[in-house]
Amino acid sequence: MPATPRRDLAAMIVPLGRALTAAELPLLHDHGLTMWAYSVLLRLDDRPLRSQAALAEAIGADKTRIIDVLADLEERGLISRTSDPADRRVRLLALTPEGHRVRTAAQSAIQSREDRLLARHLTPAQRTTFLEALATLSTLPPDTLTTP
Amino acid sequence: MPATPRRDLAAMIVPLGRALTAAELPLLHDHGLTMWAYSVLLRLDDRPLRSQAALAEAIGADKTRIIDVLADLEERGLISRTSDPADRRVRLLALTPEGHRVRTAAQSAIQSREDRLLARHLTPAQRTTFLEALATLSTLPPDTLTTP
DNA sequence: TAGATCGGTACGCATGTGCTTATCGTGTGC
DNA sequence: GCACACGATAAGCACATGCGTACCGATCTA
Repeated sequence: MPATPRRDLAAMIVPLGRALTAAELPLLHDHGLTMWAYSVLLRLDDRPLRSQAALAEAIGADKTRIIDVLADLEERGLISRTSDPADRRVRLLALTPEGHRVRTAAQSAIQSREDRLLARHLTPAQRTTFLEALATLSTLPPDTLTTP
Repeated sequence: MPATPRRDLAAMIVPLGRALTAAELPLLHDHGLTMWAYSVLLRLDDRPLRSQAALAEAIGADKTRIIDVLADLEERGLISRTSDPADRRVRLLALTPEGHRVRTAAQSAIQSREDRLLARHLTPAQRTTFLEALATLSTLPPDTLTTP
């Protein structure tokens, strides 16, 4: 039985992810965002969040480390951080209109570039299926990958 | 024009890569390999390499940091490191038969798990197209992504 | 009411990695 | 033949990140 002829999934995906991330960085900085700040804006766009620890967990960050990021975003008026009246220990996190505007602008720039990339190298059918499959795989519960 | 409804490519790919990597780690350790050691074995399988700096660059590692990895692999008989007779400054790097055996065993374990994952969550057609597109994108020259 | 718990914050430690410099043996060009 | 360039190696600095601890204020519970 010959060795499998294809490269490992991770060996293809991880460098691709790195390259895409590297390509994103200048676009983010154009909008005054770091990667962590952008992650925060993306996450809060879905819906406001109760508690910063939940946010950290959702974006895979360290809860003691996003504090500065949140403080900075709040200072710049991109997010609001208010104490929950029901339990004043927790902070309610939400995008401000300005935060929403910045997030949309940054994401448009990024996705435009991505769309151009895909259009240039994949057929429309490939592109559709690829995005479909990617969406499927990237939304699997974490333990699906680690325990089978 | 509404905001694009899909997630960023990088936002899907990077966490997926992380998850796949995390799932690989225990398998690698079963074969006595670290991720860096495995990267080395994979790269050397293609063809032997002249110079360690070239290897480091090929696998995206720091050239001053793979030295210990290579020394360990050599000590365990998985790779050979000989001085090039034509230029004794450079080291010729190659897999030993034992190194090839270990590499094959580790990769089989990893790809079996990957195949099971894909089979479970994608249709055969999706799977084929996905791997095709992934192979295409992951072999693009680096500047294709960073400069368009 | 007192003690336990919880979210947020700050701080220190360890680690992994990149980047720089220095050294040594080897090669090459003047 | 000699100065310089180059590959491999070692050692140090810098930074980002993860992890643990400690503290504070607010809340819950016995």
